Amino acid sequence: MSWTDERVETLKRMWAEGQSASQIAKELGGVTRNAVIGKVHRLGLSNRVGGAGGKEEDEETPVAATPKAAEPPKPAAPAEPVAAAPVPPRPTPEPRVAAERPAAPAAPAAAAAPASGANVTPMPFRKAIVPAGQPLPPQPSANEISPEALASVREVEKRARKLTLMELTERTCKWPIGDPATEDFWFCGLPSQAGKPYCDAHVGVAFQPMSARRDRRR
DNA sequence: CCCTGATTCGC
DNA sequence: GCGAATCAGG
Repeated sequence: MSWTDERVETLKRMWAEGQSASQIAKELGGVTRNAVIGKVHRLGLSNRVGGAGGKEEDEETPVAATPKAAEPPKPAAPAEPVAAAPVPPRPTPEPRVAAERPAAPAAPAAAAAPASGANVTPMPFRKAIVPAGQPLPPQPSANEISPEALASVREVEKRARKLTLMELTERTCKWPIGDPATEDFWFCGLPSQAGKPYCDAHVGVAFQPMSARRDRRR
């Protein structure tokens, strides 16, 4: 396999989307992740911004540093985009998907099924069907989850790989997103932590230590 | 062990 | 230019 224009385009696109080298390699086929990484470097598009996969850190590494683009008129930039309002409505930044609804015979689906215009489902559905062996559709419901965790989840769900049931593996996050009764349903799919069924962000909201409620004595 | 990207270096 | 092997890390 050689790096045709088309393949390079795919590489650039996926890399920009934050896909990992191995995911890209898998998509392209015929190459290993090493090949992808090597190409990425040769293309000079090394460090990305939207860090996903593997080392995600909640810090905006000032990696920007484009050797040009000086910024004269910029007094201060103290704006903190993270951890603020509980649920700021966000227009889906990725205009992809959403345009593939078969012939849904009058689907009122008012409550759920936002996907194309509203923010993505904030919580997994109660009826969510989870792969055998992995029950527990988490219900943080009345629980109090830290704003950080929620923010993290929303962030992650925007970047979900949107896998189908069959695409899940031992190491992909199995957190359901959307309404299983509609087409707007998929699984997070991001790398899950060893042994756990969910990715870091979802583990954060899935396994609550029964926080607020003080445990009774025993 | 699973995974991530970064680098090296023979081809 | 390419990418396997290796390195460094979570």
